[in-house]
Amino acid sequence: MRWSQAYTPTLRDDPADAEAASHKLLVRGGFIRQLMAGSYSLLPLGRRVATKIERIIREEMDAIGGQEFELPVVHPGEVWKKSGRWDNVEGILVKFQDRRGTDLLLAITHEEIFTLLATELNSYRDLPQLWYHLQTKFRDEPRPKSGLLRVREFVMKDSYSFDIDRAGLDRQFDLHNTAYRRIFSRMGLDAIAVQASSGAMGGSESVEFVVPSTAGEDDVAVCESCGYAANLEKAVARVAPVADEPWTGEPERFATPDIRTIAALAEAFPFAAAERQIKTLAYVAKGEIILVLVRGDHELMEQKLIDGLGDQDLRPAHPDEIKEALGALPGSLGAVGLTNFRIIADPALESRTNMVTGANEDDWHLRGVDVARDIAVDDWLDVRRVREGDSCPQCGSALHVHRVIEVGHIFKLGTYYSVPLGAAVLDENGVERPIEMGSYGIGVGRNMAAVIEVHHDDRGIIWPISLAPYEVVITLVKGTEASVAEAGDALYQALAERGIEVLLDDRDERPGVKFADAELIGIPYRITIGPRTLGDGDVEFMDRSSGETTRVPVVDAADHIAAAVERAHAALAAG
RNA sequence: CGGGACGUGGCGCAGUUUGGCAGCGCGCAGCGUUCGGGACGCUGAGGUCGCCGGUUCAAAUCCGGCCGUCCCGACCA
Repeated sequence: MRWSQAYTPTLRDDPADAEAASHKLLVRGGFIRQLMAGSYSLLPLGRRVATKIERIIREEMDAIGGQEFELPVVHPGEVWKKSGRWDNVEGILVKFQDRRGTDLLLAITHEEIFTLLATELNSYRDLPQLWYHLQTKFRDEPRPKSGLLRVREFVMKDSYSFDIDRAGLDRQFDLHNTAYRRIFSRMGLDAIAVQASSGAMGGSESVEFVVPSTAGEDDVAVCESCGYAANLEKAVARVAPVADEPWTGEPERFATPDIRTIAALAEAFPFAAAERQIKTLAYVAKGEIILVLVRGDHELMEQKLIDGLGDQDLRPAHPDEIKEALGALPGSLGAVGLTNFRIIADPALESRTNMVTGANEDDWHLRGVDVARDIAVDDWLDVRRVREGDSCPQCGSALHVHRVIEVGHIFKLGTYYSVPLGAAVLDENGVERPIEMGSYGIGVGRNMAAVIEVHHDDRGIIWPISLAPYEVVITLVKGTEASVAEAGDALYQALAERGIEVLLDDRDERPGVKFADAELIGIPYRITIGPRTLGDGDVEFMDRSSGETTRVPVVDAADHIAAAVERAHAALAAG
């Protein structure tokens, strides 16, 4: 492609409100333009990158036996009513009606429709199956973030596995695990697999693939000794025991005027160090107030509570609800002696004695609380948010907490969808059994952004060769001189014949502009052809990632470049 | 959903407090000088000031409503 004919609208100014590096560079480099909140047009450069991501995904899905489909984006509401998601999925699901008044929706994923197709499977002999497609999803996210990291409309590869039993599902899950590792590796991402919460998808087990980046929105805990890794929504840790001071007798009330926080209480009373306090949180689940107890210096991880209760419908109680139910406002709450509320407690409180907690009367607290004796705990549930430096649950080493971008997620769904939608087959004994399903997703645009977050510098994007919109750019300096133009054309032809994707920068621009643009859009290799070296029969060869420049004789240039491109591809393919 | 900001040529913004000719930078077009790291001069094109209504002799500016976008707190590829 001649650059003079390519549409590459690079910008000099940074886009407004661009806190993510990938967003800034994708916009400035002419890869994407925003249409509305959380919705972006892909420009030619962006489309080329997306195509390459999709190609890698297809190759790796096909390699584990995947078969590509293409399912619609608009679905009948009826099928989603059968699966339950028409009513269960709140907010992000866009529902509407056609002219006949039929309920329709925009797909947020495609479990229902793939499962519907799977109802045509009749025999265990038809299994296993692995089906996938690359298709648009629309999720009406309340707050899309700038850039491709978090949008409302996006293309995702989603695949679905169908097996006769758990063992088959486990096998397909493992196959995806390896395929995903290869996909990320080929895109130049060092993704790590972590245990995750299944959230609203249903199903039993899920693994997230994440890439460390400050632009991310998730946190994971990782143990470098034994390899334990989990999203903080799921992670657990060993909590060191606390030696309690002795206390005999009943809890004792003491006045704590205007003290509303754990920290203030700890500061005011030497016996009320944060780890000796019980933090009492009030939530509303299914319309009922429940109390959640964690150690004073610990934080509640809401998702762990949701998963533990098996109830998506959970929210913090409002102050007026709390006042009415408990007789006090947050800051003076406690669970001592209460039996009319469900009480959930974190195991870090188990068998603790001589604790401090609120007295359910504003400005009063209790000391000398014995958890086992004084609090009627209904359920012990690990709901504590893991912190940097906590002890690994497996080996006891220090856990590290990292901010990450979630680039892929794989779920074991089991029969969550196959049962309500009637996808079942006869087994070898002629007994009908629901199909065991898994679902597996990778977002194309989010991965594009994640790659940039990891691979950029102050000049722009540094694409891995596998994703670069072009592999090589030939920059003509003084392209009006016949010798330069001819050398450029000849090299362009030679590279094209070797199957290399080349952009020939024949624009009538000053060299500085051309260099800056090539670096901004991140083309891995640049050949500079100009009078300065052409007189000696040389061109310059520059590696975008290292910045190294070498002189190469014109006659060897095509071979030299082709070899470098091939080496770069091979290095990524090898992982 | 709760809270906060913004909306003015293609892009980034000033002007709004105190109503009075719609401006700046980048980009764009023409001419000239330049030309190996984002050049310079001259000339020029381009705007229903988000939308609707109100106040006023006069509204980008004041008032009301609506829409949109962004940011901070709970969800996901």
